[in-house]
Amino acid sequence: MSKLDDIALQHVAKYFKALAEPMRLKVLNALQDGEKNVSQLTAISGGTQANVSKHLSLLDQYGLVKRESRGNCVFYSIADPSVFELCELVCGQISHRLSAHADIGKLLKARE
Amino acid sequence: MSKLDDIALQHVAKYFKALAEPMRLKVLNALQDGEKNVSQLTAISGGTQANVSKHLSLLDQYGLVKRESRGNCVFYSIADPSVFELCELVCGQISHRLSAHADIGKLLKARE
DNA sequence: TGACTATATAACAACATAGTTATATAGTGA
DNA sequence: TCACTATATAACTATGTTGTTATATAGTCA
Repeated sequence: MSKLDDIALQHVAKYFKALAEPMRLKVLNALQDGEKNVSQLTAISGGTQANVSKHLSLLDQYGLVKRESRGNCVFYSIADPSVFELCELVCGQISHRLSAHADIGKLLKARE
Repeated sequence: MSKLDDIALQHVAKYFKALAEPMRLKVLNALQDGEKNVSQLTAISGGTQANVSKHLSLLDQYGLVKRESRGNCVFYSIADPSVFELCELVCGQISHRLSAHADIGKLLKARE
């Protein structure tokens, strides 16, 4: 059991790790209202094409997005919308934690 | 808006990052049935005392566990049980993704 | 106080990751 | 085929992270 559980934990940890990057979250967020190609995602995210492409590749590898070539472009879309439930849960926890302290503004500034 | 959103994304990413470690997930899992002190968590997780202590410190810093010194020991407990909802959601997505492929066993072996 | 137990931390090595620039690959249309 | 656009990848740097060992800190009990 412990061996299998370790493997399961590794999978779960990897999944969380895929979500543990602001740029990737931004990309996923941009995909929330439908598929977009790499150029669009590059523009929206403000990153470089190479970097966005790398993140998309990782998200695809972890099964978070779907990839579809059409003509000259590659369109990405959310593979499983329940990923946004995760984000909402986390946002809820964070805002709860922040409001537990008195001054949200200060904490937002003291990010990191 | 984009500036604030970036800060929010950083917070969310940090939260996910706290969960993106097998050892930390193991510790959280061990706390699911109640508080435990560092020695107990060290024994359960199979890690070294120093390493477990460091992970606990990080989990505490991110607000995932609560810390309480009692006598000679320090007891940790889950700060917000909804963290397990996150894990269950992720487990569901992973098992769904695994079963999408035919051979779960192979994928489990080809972890990483 | 002194010996003991429990926890935290510092310093370090090994490794992973994000982002950059430059380049490769592949589709399109003349 | 050639020029062009879109995407992916390689090589690299800088930075962050994990785990280790050794040590510091603090509580307990004789």
